[in-house]
Order: sequence, then C-alpha cells, then structure tokens
Amino acid sequence: MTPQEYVEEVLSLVERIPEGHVMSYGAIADALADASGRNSARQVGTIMARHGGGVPWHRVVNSSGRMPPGHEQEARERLLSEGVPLKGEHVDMARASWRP
DNA sequence: GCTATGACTGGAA
DNA sequence: TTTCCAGCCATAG
Repeated sequence: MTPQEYVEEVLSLVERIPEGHVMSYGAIADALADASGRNSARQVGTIMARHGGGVPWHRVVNSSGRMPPGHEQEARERLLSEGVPLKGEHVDMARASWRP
C-alpha cells in the first residue's frame, strides 16, 4: 500500500465516523493496521494535520479526548451540535468512541 | 543513510 | 487537573 493510498484510507474512515461519535488517532491506526501494515498514531496525526481539510476532523481526537490544537474552539462547538458527549473541555471517550 | 520533528499514547509525578 | 518521559515510526531535510 502506497503512502497516498494510506492517506485515502484514513480520510475515508474519518468520513465514515457517524455523528455523535469520535475516534482517537490510535484507534484509526489500529483499524487500518490490517490493510496497511502500518500502526502509528503519530502518522495518523500527521496525515490529519496535512490532509485533514475536507473531512470531519473534529471527530478525531487524542486518546484523552482532547481537541486538536489550533481549532479547539471550533471543534468543541461542532461536537456539541452533533451530540457528542463532552466532559467540560474534553470528549467523554467512554461514550463517544466508535469502531467500524 | 542519519537526524530532527510531530494534530500520539500510556503511565508516572 | 496538567506536565513529563520513553516508545513510537513515517516524513522532511
């Protein structure tokens, strides 16, 4: 699998996250580990930073439920409007986490 | 080929 | 609660 194809897989998976749910970078890496052979949460983060435009990036958070840097305000608003359970300034991962 | 870097992670302080 | 650390691995220079 080429790097470009891996990017496509990551983005298409993010697009498949239903409203009201989120996935962590590590969860995405795990979900694609079979097809890609890769398993690096860091890489997923890098991909979102570079190619995150055009997909619901606010549904992707780190394993602690923290928002991505630089867009915390916007992410929080969007998550709230979609019904994602929040605990203060971070996502309630126990309820919101989703697996394909 | 090697080093630095990073939208990460889980655990420790 | 936040910060720090070691492990992690593709990408950039």
